[in-house]
This record gives sequence, C-alpha cells and structure tokens, in this order.
Amino acid sequence: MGNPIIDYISQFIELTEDEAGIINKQNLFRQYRKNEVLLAEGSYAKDCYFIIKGCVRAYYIKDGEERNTDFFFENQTIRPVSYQTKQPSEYYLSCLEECVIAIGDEARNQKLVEQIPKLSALILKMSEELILQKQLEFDHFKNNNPEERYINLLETRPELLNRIPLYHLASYLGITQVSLSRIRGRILNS
Amino acid sequence: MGNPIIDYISQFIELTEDEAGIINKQNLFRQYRKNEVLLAEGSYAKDCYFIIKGCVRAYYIKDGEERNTDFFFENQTIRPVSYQTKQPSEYYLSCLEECVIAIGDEARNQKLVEQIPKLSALILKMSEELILQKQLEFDHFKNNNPEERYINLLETRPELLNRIPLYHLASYLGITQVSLSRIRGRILNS
DNA sequence: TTTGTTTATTAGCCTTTGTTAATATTTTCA
DNA sequence: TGAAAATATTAACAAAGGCTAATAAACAAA
Repeated sequence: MGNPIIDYISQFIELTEDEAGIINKQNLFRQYRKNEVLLAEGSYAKDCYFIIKGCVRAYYIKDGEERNTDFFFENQTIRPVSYQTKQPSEYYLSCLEECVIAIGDEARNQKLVEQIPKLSALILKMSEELILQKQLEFDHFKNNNPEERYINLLETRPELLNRIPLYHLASYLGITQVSLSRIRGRILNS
Repeated sequence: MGNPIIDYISQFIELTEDEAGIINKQNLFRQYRKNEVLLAEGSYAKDCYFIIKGCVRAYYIKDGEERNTDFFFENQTIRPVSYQTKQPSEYYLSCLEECVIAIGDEARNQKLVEQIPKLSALILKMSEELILQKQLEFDHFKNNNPEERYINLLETRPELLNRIPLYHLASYLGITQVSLSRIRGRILNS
C-alpha cells in the first residue's frame, strides 16, 4: 500500500523513512464527485492538490462560455496561481471525472517544507520546468494553425483524446467544437 | 552614476553597500550593434543578460521564416531557457537596436549568489512571476482573436508599437504582416 | 537629393474559422 | 430497455486569415 505522493516525490528527490513517514501522516485525501468544483473563479485558493485518481479541468468563463486552459490527471500536482499569489483565482478547477485527490493546505504545506527542507528545492525545480513547458506550449500554439495543434495533441498527449470530450478540447485548442469536428473530418479524408 | 542593475535589484530586495559593491565589480557590460546575435538556435547559452539600453528580440525559425516570441527592453533580464536547462537553445536572441547589455556568465552568477544568498530568493520570485505572466498571456492569446490581441497590445504594451516594426509584431501576434495591416485598417474605419 | 533598403498597405483569390441550427450518435440511468 | 442528456457531426453562409504580388511610404546612406 504505497503512498502515491511519496512515489511521486521519490522520482525527484530521495526521502528517508522518517521523511516519508512525515508525508504519510500529513496528507489528507478526499473524494470528489464528477463536476464538483475545487476552486471557483474569484475565490482564494487555500489548498494545493495532488491527483490520485481522476481528472481535473481548469477553465474560466469568457462571454458566458467556458474556456479550458488545462487538464490534469493522475500523479499531477496542481498548485493554483491563486495559492501562490494570494489573489482571487482567475479560473475554476473542477472534476471531469470522479476523483481522489490529496489536499495540502497552506499551514500543512509550510510545516512540511520546514520538516523536509529539500522539498523547497523540488518546488523550485518543478516551477522552472513549468515555465519551460509553458513557454514551449505557447510558442507551439502561436506558430501552428488549429489543425497542426490538434495533430500535435494526438501525438503528444493522446490520453487527452480518450478521456476528455472533444467539445472541451476545442476551447483548449483555441477553436470551436464545430471547427474541431471539421478538422477531424478533413484529416480522415486524406 | 548609479548602476542600473543595482537599481533594478533594489526594487525587490535591499542591498547593503558591500553587496552593491560586489555586484558593481562583477558585472561586465558590452555594446552590441543592431542585428547582432546574442544567442543562436542550437547553441548553448552561457550567459544571462540585463538590458541597459536597447531592445532584444527572441525568435525562432519555422519553415524558413522568423517567428518572434518575445521582446525585451531596458531594465529587463533575459535568462535563456538554455542557460537553465543546459540544452541547446530553441531560439535566437538578437538586437533590434544598438544595445548596451550587462552579461553574467555562469561562474560569475554562481559566485554572486554565493556571496549574496538572498539573490536566490529573488530569482525564485522572478521565476514565479514569470510563470504567472506567461500563463495569463497564453490564456489571453488562446481566447482572443488576432484583432482583440492587437488591441490588447495597444493597451498593455504601447511601447512595442513605437519601437518594433509591425512585421515583427505580426508573428508575435500569431498572424501575417498582411493580416495585421488589414486589422489596423479595419480598426481605423470604425 | 537620389538611390536603395526597409517597412507598410492594398488587392485578388482561396481556405479556414465562426455562427447558428439541425441532426446523428453515444452514454447514462431510471 | 427506453427516454433523456450529453456528445459529435454536418450544412449553409458570412467574416477573417493565408498567400502572392504589386505598390506606397518612410528611412538611411551615399
């Protein structure tokens, strides 16, 4: 009965027995139903998340329409911008499927980092990787048309296609459902 | 004769006389001509930059065409992804104008952080802000059409319009020069 | 001031996307 | 199983962008 969080962290840094014990004790797991909201636009994120099971969608609302900006799956951490900045959140986080999620609130996280200082290096490293990845994603988005972006998604994140309805992927790709459907049709007939 | 780097850093953290002295001594200024390349695609970034005067353009080449991804002005730092990752650079950095730039190579930077440990907190903070800003920019880009993006640029970074030729801005906005010109025409007649 | 270079606009034509609405198809669940 | 809800496709038309090429305007340098 390994703790998935400890497995995850151990990919990056080594944990002693004691440290693993500390993490084991600290974490709080919660189950969420499909469509349950973890974080609402305008509210303050008090928690970070680590997805044990399920899938979470980040989106905000523009002109009454939901615009998806990100999808998170098993073994991914979500550290909301609002958690970091202490500003009201720009976006929603909600469950696309039934989820099991480990939650760390600020007090708990802070205590954890105090007890296991090397975690802060991990957080920095993850932040840097996130910057890099965002930059690459952004460049790719800007310099490819919707069809190329869809094909890229097929190649780099095929799991998205299986688990996420196309009408959610459309806004993630910066287009409408209808246009995505046409793109798929075009690709099939070629 | 203040050192602009020290002024810049002092916005975020307080420096003692000694620390300011250390920075003053360490930095190397260099002058670049227009169109001079700071970093080429495929090469390894050995340096970080701080722009004293001038303007630097980040771009890469797709299908033989330059695609601009960023523009940097006075009092901005450039910490190339390649510097961080030790991988060959994905993009070029070159001067849009004649520039004066402070250069810090890795050995010098490392020594600086050792001598002034609180600099590492500053770097982390700047990294976090960069993530946030990139995310917001990306979301905006995805959820607005080219015309809206151009208008947004007018409102949020008017200095770009003054100092950077439109045909460079076009690819930054994810469109062609021709299309940008039409958008400008459309806005004028309305 | 003239010439060449860089930068910006315009036109014509074709492709793609947005929009709205109708219609399939699939999934859910009572 | 059957009805409702959720998801996906298709059609028709207007608006916008890509492409190529021509032209105009601004700037720089001799």
